[in-house]
Amino acid sequence: MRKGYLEYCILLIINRKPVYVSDIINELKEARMIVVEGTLYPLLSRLKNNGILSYQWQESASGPPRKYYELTEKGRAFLAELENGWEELRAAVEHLKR
Amino acid sequence: MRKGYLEYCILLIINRKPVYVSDIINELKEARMIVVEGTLYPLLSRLKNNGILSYQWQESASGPPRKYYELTEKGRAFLAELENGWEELRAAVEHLKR
DNA sequence: AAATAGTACTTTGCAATGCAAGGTATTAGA
DNA sequence: TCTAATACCTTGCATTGCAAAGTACTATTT
Repeated sequence: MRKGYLEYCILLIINRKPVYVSDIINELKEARMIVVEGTLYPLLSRLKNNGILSYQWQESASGPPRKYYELTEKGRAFLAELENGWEELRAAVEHLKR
Repeated sequence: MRKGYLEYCILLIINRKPVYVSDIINELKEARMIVVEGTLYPLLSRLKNNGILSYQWQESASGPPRKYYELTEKGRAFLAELENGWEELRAAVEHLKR
């Protein structure tokens, strides 16, 4: 399945509360989107380097420490843009379908 | 901005009636999607080579002849698949937004 | 009829996205 | 101390979309 707008979906998830990669994959799975690690890590790194995300290391009771990501100020603004883009695409498809 | 699902939008347009590239660009413009020739021609060629589309040359009153594209049987089946994919993505985004 | 302008189709090269596959490092538990 | 599990990271590839430049045909103007 073609994902497109994966970035948007991931930011929607992170926007709710800080999460690490496994959390993200599980939430996507609940929404019936299958995404793998090899897709997420580079994407998260890119967003972090662009100042959209920040992270904090956090201990785990059952394994190595985890990177918990959250949105920066800039990230919330960027999410709002993606929201617009999504609505525009949705409107376009609606328009073309009738 | 990344469009994703551009292929879907284009097949929606061609499904209504045979069109050539300029028609497609205009209809997309009406739906507020800006797409250029350099994107469309390779996409249409690919779809034609995959048996999704066929075309017929048609004279023009005001210039060189045009390639009018239409969906094949296989193309209509493929469009139905894309329809599913789109609905799945829409459902996923809905799910993640609440 | 020759030159010009306009329309239509095509190709090439690049950047971004997503995936598969394989690799490294830390921790818990036997 | 060794093994299994968890977590993070990297490399190489296929696909998608765009910019830019190029080719070919038609109509119009001179």
